[in-house]
This record gives sequence, structure tokens and C-alpha cells, in this order.
Amino acid sequence: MNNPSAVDRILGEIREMIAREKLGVGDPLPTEVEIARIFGTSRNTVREAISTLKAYGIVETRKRVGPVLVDNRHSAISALFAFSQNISPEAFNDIQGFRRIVECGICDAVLEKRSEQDIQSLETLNAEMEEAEGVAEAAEKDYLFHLQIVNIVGNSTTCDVYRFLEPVIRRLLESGKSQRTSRVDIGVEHQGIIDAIRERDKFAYQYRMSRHLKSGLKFIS
Amino acid sequence: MNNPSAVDRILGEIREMIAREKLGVGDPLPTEVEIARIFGTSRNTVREAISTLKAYGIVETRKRVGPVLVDNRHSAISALFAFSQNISPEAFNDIQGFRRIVECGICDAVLEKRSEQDIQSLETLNAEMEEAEGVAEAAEKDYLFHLQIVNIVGNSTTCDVYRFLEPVIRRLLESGKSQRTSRVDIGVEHQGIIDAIRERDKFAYQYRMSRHLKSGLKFIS
DNA sequence: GCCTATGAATTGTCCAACATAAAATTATAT
DNA sequence: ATATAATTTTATGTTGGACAATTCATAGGC
Repeated sequence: MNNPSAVDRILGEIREMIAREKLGVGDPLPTEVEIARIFGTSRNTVREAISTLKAYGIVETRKRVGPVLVDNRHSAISALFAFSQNISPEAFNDIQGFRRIVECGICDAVLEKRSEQDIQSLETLNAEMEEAEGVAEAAEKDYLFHLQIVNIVGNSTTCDVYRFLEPVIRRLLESGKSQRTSRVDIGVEHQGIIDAIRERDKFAYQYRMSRHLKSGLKFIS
Repeated sequence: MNNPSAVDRILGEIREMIAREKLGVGDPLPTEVEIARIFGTSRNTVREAISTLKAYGIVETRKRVGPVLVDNRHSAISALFAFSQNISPEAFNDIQGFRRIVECGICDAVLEKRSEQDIQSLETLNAEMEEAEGVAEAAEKDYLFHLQIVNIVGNSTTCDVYRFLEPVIRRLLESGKSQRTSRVDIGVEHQGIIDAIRERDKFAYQYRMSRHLKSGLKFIS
């Protein structure tokens, strides 16, 4: 840029400071007024720079303590994706395809790591989905059901990807449920998946999950 | 949250406004004072919210015009990861685990849809990786190699997710390559994967891909 | 030694003002 | 009449100051 703003300048200064002093997660930054004094600017300018860093998930501010270095970049990315709302209808197919890749791909890990508690949670979520009042609530429970399965694996990147695709998936589920006459069908499919997980039946899991993710498809378009 | 800050509230309001009025890239937002007036807050609070949106790459501000919706999310993410110094072993495991889920999960589709041209591209990229000058260029070719495999499937969500994770993966690859003595090892592993794709050998593909994604791990920490 | 009250420090929010840049408008010259 | 230059307008960029809210630390009481 020809004319870097003061905020950008301060951003660079803070970045250099972090590198120079080899600060890492958990380390505190100087207070806002300190930073303003050190770099010769105003507190508001520093605050805008810190807003940016908070948006990046790199710092967190704590009252009476000041800015602290953290690493919430993954959740920052998911917050970022919450703004994408224009989902083209043809992308629905892709998304279900992606989900099939992931949810069938984690099969081995799910069957290995699943605990009784996980299965309990799944049963509960499925029951809540069937008894849900409106379409939106049912879609939420449906999403949480699948997120719970992904959670069993404990891979946080996968969880993050799922979380930032949440608005997309939710929308897809809602549009599916509004056209499907009964929620019971989905409940039965979910139950079949739960059974497969309980019995650690790999082929049943993959078959039922794959079918389940495909089944909503005919209601779209 | 127990106590959502005013800035967070305004962020939500702006997001709702964007959704409600179906605003897209290129559309202007109300001016700062307007937004402050509409939602009953101060200009500084609005500015901090807009700082956040700028960090997300979702808005840009132009003098005499005001905030405008854009889509620089990709570069926003690059800026975000410019702060990451070193990659922790957990993060490495995490991301490679995700890649294994995806790249092994797409096996069937890859073997089914791969064309001679795809295999040619893979060969070329692998050769370029081996002959690359620096670590950065080698990492780029490595990334493109894997992206090309994902591309064969033609699922755009999966491609998006991969493009989205590009800075992370690239960084991870760079840090792997800087410690690995020779790039030839990777080239051989890639070649094995190419062969499996050419021969449509499912088990070879899964075995080699899984091994390949795990192999970098010993160079981290 | 533990608990409580007080005080201090820092972020969070607001206000008001001026600087700066760029678009819009008007004036001017050819 | 049109192109160009000067002016005005308008929105962001930056600064300083003020007060509220919160929370950590400390001192004092039991």
C-alpha cells in the first residue's frame, strides 16, 4: 500500500514484537495504553488492531489482565464461514458427497473409540429429533447427531470443518425435512447407524450411513 | 455467552442485515454513523465490529463511500496464518488425520473417475516437486499434487475445503520438507500412489496414501 | 490460616473533535 | 459545448478524554 493506515502499522508492530520476544500461546501482551504509548498512537487505534487480532483468533482480552496470546484460529475460521449464506442448489449434492466421504471415512476410528456414553448421546439426540417441534429444531438435532459421530473420533480439524460447514448443512437438512412427510424415517435410519456403532459392525455402518446421506437427496432439487 | 459485548451484538446485527437484505459482493453497507444510529450504539463500537469484518475479508472500507461487501476470505486466512510460528505435533497429527480421512475416503471415486490426463498431471507435478528449487516451491507442488487427486472426484465442497486449508497444509508441508534430507523419498511415495491410481488398485491406494500422510510425522517435534 | 472487604488496574463503551481522502459538484477556460 | 480545474461535501481515519464494569491483588478481621 502507498499509505498504510495507523492500524495496519500497529498490527505490524505487534506482530514484530511477538516474533522478537518469541511470545507464544498464554503469554500476555502489554496493555492497550502501554502499546499505544510504545508505538506512539492512540488507544482507539490499538483497540482496532487488537480487534483484528481477536478476529484472527490470535489474542483474547481479559479484563484487568490485558491482551493474551491464544490460538483459536480454527474457531475464527468457522466464524468467518458463518457469513457465507448463498448456497447454490447444485452445491447440495456436493455437500452430501463430502459428508459421505467424511462420515464413512471415519468409520474405523468411530467403531474403535465409541464409548457407551457416546451411544447414549446419540440415542438422546435421535429421540429429541423425532420429538422436535418445528423443522428448524429437528434439523438442529439432526446436525448435532452427525456432529456427535464426528466428535467421537476426536480429530479437531474434522470437527472444525464440520462446525464451519454448520450453516450450510443445517440449511440443507431443513430443506430436506420440510419436504419429507415424516421424521420417523430419519429416526429409523439414525437408529440403524447407532446399532451398527454399538455392534462395531463396519459394513453395516458404511452401508447405512451411505444410504442415509443419499436418501435426503431425492427431496432436493 | 453470559455477557455478549456490544461489539458482538453489532456483529450479529450486521450479519442479520446482510442476510435479510440479501446483500452480496459489491453491495454497500450503511455508513458507520448510520449503523450506529440504527442499532443504537456508538461509532467506535461499530468501527471495532467492522474491523473484525475486515479481518475476515468480508468487507472493505472506502473513503467517501463507506463499507462495501467483498470476498477476500482467502487472503484473510493467509494473513491469519502469517502469525503461526511453528506447528505443534498435535496440530500436525490433527490435520494429517483429516487429510487421511478425505484422501483415503475418496478412493473409490478417484479410481473410478481418473482419466489418463489426470495421471499425466500427477506425474508432471511430482516431477516438478522433485526438481523444485527451494522448500517453498517443493511444498507448493506437493500441495498441488494432493489437490489434483481431490480434484479428480469433482466434488466442489471437498475442493473448497482443501483450498481453504491451503495455507495450513502448505505450511505443514514446508516444515516437513525443511527437515527431511531428501525430496526423493516423497517423490517415490507419490509415484506409488500414482501407480495405484493407474492400476485402480484400491488397497494399494489406501495403504500407500495412509502411509504417506503419516510419514511426515517423524520429522516434526 | 482463611475469609471478606476494599482498592486498583484494565478492558469496554461512549462522546466529541479534527484530519484526510475521494467522490460529487461547480466554476472556468478553450 | 466540452474538457479541465477548483471547490464542496461526505465518510472514513485518528486522537484524546471520560466513565462504567469487571476482576485481580492486597490488607484487614475473624
